[in-house]
Amino acid sequence: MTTEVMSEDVAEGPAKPMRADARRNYERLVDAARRVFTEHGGDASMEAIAKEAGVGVGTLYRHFPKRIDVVEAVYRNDVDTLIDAAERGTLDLGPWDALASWLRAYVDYAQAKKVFLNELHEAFDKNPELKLGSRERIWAACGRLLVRAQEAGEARSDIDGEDLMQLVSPMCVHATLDPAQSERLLTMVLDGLRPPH
Amino acid sequence: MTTEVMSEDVAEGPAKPMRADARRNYERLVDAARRVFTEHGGDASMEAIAKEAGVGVGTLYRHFPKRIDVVEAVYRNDVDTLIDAAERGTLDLGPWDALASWLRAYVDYAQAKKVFLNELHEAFDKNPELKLGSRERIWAACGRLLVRAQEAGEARSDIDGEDLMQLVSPMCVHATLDPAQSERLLTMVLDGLRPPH
Amino acid sequence: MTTEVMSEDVAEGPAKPMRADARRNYERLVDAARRVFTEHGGDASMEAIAKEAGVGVGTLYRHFPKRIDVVEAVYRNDVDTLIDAAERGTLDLGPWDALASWLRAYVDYAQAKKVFLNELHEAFDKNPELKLGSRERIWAACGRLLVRAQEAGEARSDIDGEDLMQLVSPMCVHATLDPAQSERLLTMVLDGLRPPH
Amino acid sequence: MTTEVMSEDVAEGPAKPMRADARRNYERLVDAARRVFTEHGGDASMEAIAKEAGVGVGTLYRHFPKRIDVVEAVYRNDVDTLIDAAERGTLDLGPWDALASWLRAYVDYAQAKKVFLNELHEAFDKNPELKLGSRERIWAACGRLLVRAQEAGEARSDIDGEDLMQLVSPMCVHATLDPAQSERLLTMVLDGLRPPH
DNA sequence: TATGAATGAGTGTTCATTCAT
DNA sequence: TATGAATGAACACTCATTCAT
Repeated sequence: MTTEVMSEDVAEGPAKPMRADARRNYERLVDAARRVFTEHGGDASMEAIAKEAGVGVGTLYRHFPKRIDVVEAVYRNDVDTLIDAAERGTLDLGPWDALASWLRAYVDYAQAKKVFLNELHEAFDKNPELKLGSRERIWAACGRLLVRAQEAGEARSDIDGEDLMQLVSPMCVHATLDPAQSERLLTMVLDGLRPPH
Repeated sequence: MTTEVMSEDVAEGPAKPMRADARRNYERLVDAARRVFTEHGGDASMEAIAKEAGVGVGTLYRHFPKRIDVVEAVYRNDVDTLIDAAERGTLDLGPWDALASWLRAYVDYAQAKKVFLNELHEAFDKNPELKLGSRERIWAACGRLLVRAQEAGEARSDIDGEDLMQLVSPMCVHATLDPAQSERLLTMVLDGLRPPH
Repeated sequence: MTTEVMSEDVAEGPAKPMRADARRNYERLVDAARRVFTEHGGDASMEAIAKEAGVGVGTLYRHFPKRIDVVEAVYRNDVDTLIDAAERGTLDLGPWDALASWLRAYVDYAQAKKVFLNELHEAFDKNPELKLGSRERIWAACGRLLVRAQEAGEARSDIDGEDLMQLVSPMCVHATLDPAQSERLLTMVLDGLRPPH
Repeated sequence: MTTEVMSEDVAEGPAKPMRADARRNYERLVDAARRVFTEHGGDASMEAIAKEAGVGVGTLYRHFPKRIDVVEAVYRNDVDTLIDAAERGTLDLGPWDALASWLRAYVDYAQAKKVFLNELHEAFDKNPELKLGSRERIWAACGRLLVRAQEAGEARSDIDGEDLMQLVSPMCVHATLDPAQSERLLTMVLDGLRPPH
């Protein structure tokens, strides 16, 4: 499990484990923010987010001193979820299905990012590690799934996780991508990924 | 020439062809807006745009009653310029060079769009024709250049304009694209576009 | 007449003379701000000032981009008024009366300053000229009135304007000064200022 | 010893003399508040004060239900310290030195008041006794020291404690007083206080 | 009892839009 | 007609105060 509330505390230490109500609100806020961003765009107001979470703005600000911190938290949480999905897939599914279903999850993740791209760039500028680290984690997760499929003889071997991501990622960022189309494209990619013959 | 100031008047008719000074102001405003968007992002203020154009806000509002209209005008103007470039290329360059140079222009156009993607989506929502019509015009322009190159035997024939655009367009939207990288990718695409042998 | 709306434009030049309505509002705002500061203290809100002036906050901000600029404008205006009073007194009153009445005006001015002392210090920090320049102008005005009285043989000669200000000014800043008391003290000072015999 | 924690309980009675740890916290809070006011101005936040004292805001509010109560406590404590200094001086120093050193302490006290003058006025408004009572206590302390010096023949006799305070106090409130200058002025006052011849 | 999380009214400030000049 | 002054809703953010833990 990678999902770790306040995962930005890289060097964890004792760090007094958030009070129960605070943690509940933290999660509630991240979820609310994602919903509001999705619904009203990445420039939604702090008030709107707090209201969606059913708390006062003050609470929102206690957890996220600056607006950009909310964006970062939503993004981190999305990435965590994606990585978790890869690990859960490894446990529950066969090598090929795990890879295929994770790629679908990735497409959703990438689509979700688009609604607050502007804000995300700001967050990246402020904290370059966020971008680099996340990309690396995602590529690694993809790599693990791919290698597993390759070792099972279910995926062609002349490609690695980074190549695959370089192919799928830009495809997702395409502004005018509807779900049906992305599914068609993904299917094509998956077909191409089968070992020859 | 496709450039048509105030081209949103779909049903053209006589439509009084705008006084010379008014037209000059209109163009000045669109150019200023593009500059300001590029420099300060898609959420630049109306004041900033008016100041850049050297006029009062009032004048800006005479031409564009709502902020979103400025965004739309800049976008339309970008598209017009792109279409014009295709037509000019047909006159001045050989079939292959015209295609290649237009694709480079397309990359620039696509990059420029990114700074006001949010605003553009709004404009698309408000006026779906804008999106569809522009896409169609661009695909058509691409198609004409491609067919011409194919008929001259300078491009492979198993691809059409829409395919080519579907390939190049997502590539451009990719967030982390620097000019050198986009040039490398474009070169690769152009190589792949040559007829086999 | 020293009172000059927007007197901070030291190098005047043509500088396009404020539109009539704008100038009216400028003066209205400075007066309103003084009233509100007097009534509610130096930390009164911008909304309160705008409302007192009968305009929207936006208007207040057009004239004074930062809160501190309001404080500065009120102060500059107070100083201007004080200097004007000195000049008017010279025209209308005998040497001694002019001096005495101006000192009374000074006491009022100093008392008025006290309600926004904190804010004024901020303004001084930001713009040291404000403090130095104002002090100099006041001392000079005092000096002119004193010299005139001395030349008329109505004031003792072993004191100059700066001395007099150094005496009266701290007296005024005293936190717990009520009008009656300040009048008693000022009378004492004036008595001491008469030429011996 | 005049220092009386929670001295606002004018009618003392039994009044349960506060548990040792509570009293320790109380003092800690007052000291912290003074430090924070000095450092960050009289409008420092309650959070800042609590943090400086190393306690939670809750604790701060247990002792001081309203923000203004903190201001009042700091002020009362300052006055108490000043009165104590007078009494300690009487025990440890000769009549003249006790007076001189206490006046220096008074200057420090007065300077300290300036950082939260606004807040203090509020406290005075809410509780006029605070102002009057404190002034009286200070004048009395000054009077006792002065009388002792006069009886020892070390100070002129045509002046009383109130006169002396009326002279020194305004001098201190003067906004632009640096320590060196205040020392010069105080020296002058002390010289003038020596008996003639 | 001490803590610090939650609250929400209030602040300074911005900016799309309207309207007097 | 062009100008830029006026408007006020909206925003990010703060902080005194209350209340669950």
